Amino acid sequence: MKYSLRQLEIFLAIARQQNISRAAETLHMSQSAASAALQNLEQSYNISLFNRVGKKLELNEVGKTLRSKAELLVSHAQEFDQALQGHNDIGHLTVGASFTIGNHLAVTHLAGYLADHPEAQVDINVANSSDVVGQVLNFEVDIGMIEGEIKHRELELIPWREDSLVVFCSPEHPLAKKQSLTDKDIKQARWILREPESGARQTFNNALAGLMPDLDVYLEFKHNEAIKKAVEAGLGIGCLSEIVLQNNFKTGELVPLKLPKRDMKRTFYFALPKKRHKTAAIDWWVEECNRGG
Amino acid sequence: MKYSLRQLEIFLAIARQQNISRAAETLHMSQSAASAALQNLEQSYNISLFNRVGKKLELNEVGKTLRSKAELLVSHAQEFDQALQGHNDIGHLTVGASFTIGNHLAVTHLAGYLADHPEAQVDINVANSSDVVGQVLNFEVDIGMIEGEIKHRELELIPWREDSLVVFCSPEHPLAKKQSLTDKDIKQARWILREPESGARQTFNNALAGLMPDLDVYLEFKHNEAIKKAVEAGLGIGCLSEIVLQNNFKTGELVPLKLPKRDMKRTFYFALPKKRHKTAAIDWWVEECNRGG
DNA sequence: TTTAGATTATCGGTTTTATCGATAACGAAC
DNA sequence: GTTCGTTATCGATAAAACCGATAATCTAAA
Repeated sequence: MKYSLRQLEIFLAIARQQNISRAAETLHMSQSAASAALQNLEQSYNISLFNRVGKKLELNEVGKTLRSKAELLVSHAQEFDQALQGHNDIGHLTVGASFTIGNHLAVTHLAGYLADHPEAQVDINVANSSDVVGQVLNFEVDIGMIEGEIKHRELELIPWREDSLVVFCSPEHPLAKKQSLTDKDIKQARWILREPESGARQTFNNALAGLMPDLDVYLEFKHNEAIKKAVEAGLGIGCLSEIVLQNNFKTGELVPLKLPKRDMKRTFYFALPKKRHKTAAIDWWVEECNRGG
Repeated sequence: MKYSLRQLEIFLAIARQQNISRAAETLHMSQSAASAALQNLEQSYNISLFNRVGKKLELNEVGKTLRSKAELLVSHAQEFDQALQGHNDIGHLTVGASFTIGNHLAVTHLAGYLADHPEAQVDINVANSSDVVGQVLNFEVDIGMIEGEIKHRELELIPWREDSLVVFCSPEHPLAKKQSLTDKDIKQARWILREPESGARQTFNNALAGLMPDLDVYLEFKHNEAIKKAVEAGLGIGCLSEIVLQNNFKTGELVPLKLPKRDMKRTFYFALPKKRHKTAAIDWWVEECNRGG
């Protein structure tokens, strides 16, 4: 065995950052040491892991293959470290979640999770769905929670729960009195929506596929709160997950609108790297999220 | 991560040998270094792995738990080492096999295995079934091939193939002319058998359960060949697996005897440590052995 | 009880390895 | 060409792994 776990950690950090200097920072070591460690690993086995194309460090084919194996091994090694430390598994976890899920669902489940594993340290990293997938594939988070169905060779999607988008407006809005919206209403309304990359917007686009070209998309925001505020101010009508709207409907600040025959259902997924080692913590998290709540 | 793979290797060697000095030998290092490494590991995590009862080093409860995890981890690490070396898996393997299986079946399968994996280095370690189980549980062999059904909490048995024991004598023996043996014949005969610990003998005992007290067990040997020679010389009649006798029946040196209503069937098993990491090599071996042959 | 044999722990010293800071080399962008 | 950001290299230092010798400890036989 001509390598050390330390070398693998360094290799993986470099693979993640695609940059030796920054990798060294995350490991709290000097750049020269990181560089030397990587060279050492490569020389011991007479292989090269990266394409040094000028500035950029990119994993080559060999590197890609070895990286996922190394990630697996280091993950095992860390689990063993925990076993050595007595606590069989404390439950440390890093979750990547899309905006909607992260801010509304993940936080409530976090409470339940921490109740079961008081020692655990959980990071919830909120970003849009496609960034979350990136983090998952780059091993920056242990598990992702996303909205869209994103296909990727290295990604495993586990269906979690159903969700529905709801169209809504302020109580003062002219449409607020209507039982349900006609296609004409839809075309005439001013829409305030999430950005096109978001999961919610993609579901919206699919549901209104035929009408899309005629829609008046008045404003686009990256955050649900901004959309709610804008709609509340009467700037237009919005469409968001029922999850983020429930409270506002209850208090009457906002009112739901019905769109007959438009299916706005979608599925939330867990996203894991294929053949990732499943930590106990990961299992616990999935279990917690599947608990009625 | 306050441990190194090297420390784990040393820990595992010591666990296997129950003796630091001998463990150091197998690792080609000094006794003092091995001792220091173990102490280091224990001190870094403030745990003790062994009961130092005078001379004997015995794994304590913590040690036992950690050992199997460490064995798993090191096994992974070695696989990764192979991946680094380019050959995704050469197929190195250490097989523990009982006498009968090892000398007759394993060697023929070895040929097939090596044909598929020319780079592989395979050790076949022949011992009696219970010793093989010990080796498996002690991680001294990657996979065991045994005859008896041995139960153990940490052992996984995978049925492999059926086998039958056959009673036989020399062509000159008085019984050679009989179509089949009566209970009287069985009691009057001089038996030449394997030792009581052997798988063959245990099957024999079971089959003749009622008659055992009345049997005349004239000679016991640990090796099939010795029994065949003795029977050939007319010293008595024997009972061995059909596998080791086929050739002798063909040439007429020995002749089979029929025992009506006595079931001498048994099953051969693969034996693995439960939750052992299944190397590609292990899978290949099992596959090879299941091939028609 | 003493003693011989075997085993483990400890000590000082040597070699190897990891890491650092400084600096050189390199490529990209202006 | 100059500058900026990045990686490789160099000499030096601190940490560690390891060795041989020796002391301490235990077992079992005399």
